[in-house]
Amino acid sequence: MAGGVAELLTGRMTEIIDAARDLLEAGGPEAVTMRAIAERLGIKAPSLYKHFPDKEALEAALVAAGYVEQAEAFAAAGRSRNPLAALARAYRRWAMEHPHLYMLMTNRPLERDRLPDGVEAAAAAPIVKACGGNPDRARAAWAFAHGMTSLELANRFPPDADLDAAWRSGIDALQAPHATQPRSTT
Amino acid sequence: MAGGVAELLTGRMTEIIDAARDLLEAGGPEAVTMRAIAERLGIKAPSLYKHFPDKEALEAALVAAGYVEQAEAFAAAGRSRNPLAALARAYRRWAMEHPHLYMLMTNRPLERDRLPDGVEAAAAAPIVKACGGNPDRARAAWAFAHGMTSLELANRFPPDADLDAAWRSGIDALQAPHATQPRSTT
DNA sequence: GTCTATATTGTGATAGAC
DNA sequence: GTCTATCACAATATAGAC
Repeated sequence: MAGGVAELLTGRMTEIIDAARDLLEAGGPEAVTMRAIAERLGIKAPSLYKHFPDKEALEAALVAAGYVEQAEAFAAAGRSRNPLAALARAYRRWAMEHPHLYMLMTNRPLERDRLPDGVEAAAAAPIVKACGGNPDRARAAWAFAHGMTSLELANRFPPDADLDAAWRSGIDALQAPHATQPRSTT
Repeated sequence: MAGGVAELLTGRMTEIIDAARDLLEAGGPEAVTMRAIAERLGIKAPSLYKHFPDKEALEAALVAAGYVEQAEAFAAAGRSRNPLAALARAYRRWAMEHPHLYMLMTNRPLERDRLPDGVEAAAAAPIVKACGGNPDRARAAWAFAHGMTSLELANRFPPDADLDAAWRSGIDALQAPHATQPRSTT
């Protein structure tokens, strides 16, 4: 997809996306129906098709908006004094504030064609930088953050687990100085 | 849920679960309909309700079977010479062999009531042991493995990413000797 | 334990008037 | 850009015969 995202959306389109987003966070993915979106805007479902060709396009715009927003939050955290810890906090916080959108963004295959150019790289850049430019370590750190977040949202940790301590443990390990090409015994 | 799982299932029930599982892996969650399950067994959909009260119960049994199987794979890996690396391999492999079931097991809130007793603990035990008994580090390692797996299954890594290297990087960091947590003086 | 027949509900989407 | 009216379809689930 070429260009940014804001200049491609009419005001009505952003209203529709916002309505879909409210429904998503309030009632999960199955609450996001064309009827419900329309009702929330005080119109009828068929009118939505004047703004989006189909539901898939609407969902893609929803996910894209999430990525843009997330990238902004990460960029701010990346300018902190302890970038990796700040990024971890920002990552977790953003997901907890938009749990269903986070799940929608991460749990299904990413359709890169429908994402504005550069957004994916913009979200990743602060993490790579915080990992000293090592892309493998950056992916490991990203996976750790996503794993913690995803398992927390899915209620997979036991009720008495100290998640703050688990986050600290992982961050401590991942930001420890590491050799250039460590080989693990396979 | 009390007791194991096998002794609670009639032969016909396991046939139904197997059919559901085949459909799941072949076509994703939306391919698992009562009609499709029945058709695969050569019967009609309403007959399924003689074996399971509703679709939710059938899905719960499907997920439970996955956990039992996963726990067995992890137990075997935990007996290896390098348990953490072996567990990582076993974790990734199991998920890649049953991607949709893995997603079904991890991406929705876990209903512990419908899971056989001890299965969750059985799957976790080898990881805790491989982390020297530190539960925070074990949760971090689990989150890392789940994050890598989930992001890979969702096609979220760039096409040129070296995932083996990312796995190594994370495992190396997480199994490095770590100081006692700042808060615990024991 | 399986069948036929059907109820009920909900979905995305289109046609065409205004 | 919105409406009314409607299509086409698929889903879970139940009733009752055999």
